[in-house]
Amino acid sequence: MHAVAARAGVSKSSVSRVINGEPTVAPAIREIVMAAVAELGYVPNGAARNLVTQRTNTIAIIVSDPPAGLVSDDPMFAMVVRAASRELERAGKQVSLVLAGSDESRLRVEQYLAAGHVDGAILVSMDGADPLPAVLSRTGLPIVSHGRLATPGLMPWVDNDNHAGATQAVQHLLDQGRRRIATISGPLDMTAAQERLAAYRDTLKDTGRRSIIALGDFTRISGADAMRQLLEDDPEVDAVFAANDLMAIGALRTLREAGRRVPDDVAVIGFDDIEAALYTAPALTTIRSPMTDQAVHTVQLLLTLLTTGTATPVTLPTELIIRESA
Amino acid sequence: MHAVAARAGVSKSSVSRVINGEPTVAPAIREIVMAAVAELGYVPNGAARNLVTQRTNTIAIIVSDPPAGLVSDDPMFAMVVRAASRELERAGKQVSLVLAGSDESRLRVEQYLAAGHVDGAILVSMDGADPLPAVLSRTGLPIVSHGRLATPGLMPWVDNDNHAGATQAVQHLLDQGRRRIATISGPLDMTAAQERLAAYRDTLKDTGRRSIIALGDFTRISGADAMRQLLEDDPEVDAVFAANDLMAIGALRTLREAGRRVPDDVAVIGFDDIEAALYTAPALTTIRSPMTDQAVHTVQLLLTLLTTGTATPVTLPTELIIRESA
DNA sequence: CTGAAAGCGCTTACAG
DNA sequence: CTGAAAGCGCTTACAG
Repeated sequence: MHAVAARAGVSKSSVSRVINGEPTVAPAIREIVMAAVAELGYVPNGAARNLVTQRTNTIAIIVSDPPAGLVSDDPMFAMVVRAASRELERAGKQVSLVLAGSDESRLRVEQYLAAGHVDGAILVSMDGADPLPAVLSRTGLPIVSHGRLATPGLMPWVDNDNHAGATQAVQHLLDQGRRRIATISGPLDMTAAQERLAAYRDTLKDTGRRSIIALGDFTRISGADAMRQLLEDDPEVDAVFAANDLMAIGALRTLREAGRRVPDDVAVIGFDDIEAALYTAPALTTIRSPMTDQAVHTVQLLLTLLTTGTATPVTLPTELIIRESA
Repeated sequence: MHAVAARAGVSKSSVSRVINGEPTVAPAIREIVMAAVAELGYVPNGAARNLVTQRTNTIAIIVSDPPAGLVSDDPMFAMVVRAASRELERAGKQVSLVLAGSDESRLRVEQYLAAGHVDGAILVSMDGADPLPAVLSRTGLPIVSHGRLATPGLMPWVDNDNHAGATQAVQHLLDQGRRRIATISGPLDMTAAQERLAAYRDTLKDTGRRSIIALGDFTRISGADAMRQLLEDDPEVDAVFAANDLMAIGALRTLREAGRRVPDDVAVIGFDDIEAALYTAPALTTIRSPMTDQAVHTVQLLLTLLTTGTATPVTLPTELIIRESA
């Protein structure tokens, strides 16, 4: 910067003003400074800027993923990170990706935010037992959650309407005349899994049917295992609502191995509408949750929070996608 | 920091020394400073540190993804980002995720690196036409590529042995006595696609068979389309080597729709061994590329480059995984 | 082993 | 509209 100022024959103040596009600078000076910047290939030092402005133009995307890597194996993870990155980029923000699974990494994340490395943060897929949201909300930084948190009031969030979506799914199975409708639930410390399971129960209860529940953890393998157990518990089961597509894919494999035809013997419906749902055999009927929209809304919620200091939760609608499996 | 020094009754120099764990500090002073830090909940400001040390402890993961999002829809993307993040975290580095697709974003990335925001960078899935590697290597920062670059000599890289892997795949089809072996290639501006195609050609040539090639872009849908074209071009085709699993999954769908049995009528083999390969019907025979290992090696290559100033390319072996489809 | 001082590279009132 | 000066919050020779 010193070199640029010398080259242009002006003060560093003027160089700074030109670079930051301040209107109060004479066109002649602007020209000569721009020329010097171009010639010298000058790029302002980020750390110095951050220090003096007390802002970093960086947003953290914090993914709470256990060591086993449950979350980040999910295509939802990639979609959310990608969509959020895009949207943040459009807003001129840099993205700092932070994986937080273990206890040490939680402390590390806390320190990272406290050190002022970012202007705000987006929390992705926190389970209800995770202490991170509470800890981070105490930093006073603007933070929003992608997905509703178990503890209310900590921060604004964006989520899809899990209850409505799951209701659509189960209702579709009922409409088909299915008699014994089971569900494969997600991990119950996650609000999405809780809400989808509650909707399943509520919808069945109205028809006098009993609930048939197996527990999964949102992975393919857990869906396959849960389906095996379901078949054992009730060989007459003729429909399954899996709380996400990955588990539905696992369930399809088990049904194939067990010689059950889908949808003839057993109807299967998932949740999320990931791309893979189009490529199963038979193609998966599912509930579309607007993931990309959700990520976009999450970013916008954060930007609102950053500028206005307040923001209210957002719930997005779901849609039933009928394919071959139910 | 000022407050901590005052509280502890020592100079800021001593506070700094304690925080940075320098050995040359009296135990008594260390104690009292630690206490003050704890009481005040002090966390050093990152920007100030970065400014004075000229280091950021941050590594950029730069993903070159066209606006359509080809790369980031691939489960490989998530695996690489996750494995690299983990490894970087273990080394005490922060991760800055940068998506670079368009021309403007390329400029933005260049400026970002030039501004000194990161100590080094990892480039992921660059296609051969991408000018980014050349541009970035001119910054003089330590940069490594995950995947061999089309332009040699720009920077060290880590890749799996694409030629050997593809040879294994085609050889397996030959061993089965397949007569008309086609391939679905990836986009030819990517070195991985080039190498896999070259191996396919080389291996077939030795047996006097002719090549039957359709072009895809590493997505499921392109695999489905390519398979359709292959069937049209040569209805007698009895085996297909898809250059990645996603395209193989697409091909399976087309074959099912066309009423061809796999592997009876047509054998299908993929490349990558993503988790989804275990859940196709029939389960996908494929070549395992050690993705996680590769990411780990990429990070270690960068760390080597950072500390020693030099590093040499790494090639990792592949493995044939036989399942049901071939 | 400790402290006073300089300085990292910017931005921003302030005076002109 | 422009420049000199102060200051952002740290680290690091340097002297003691």
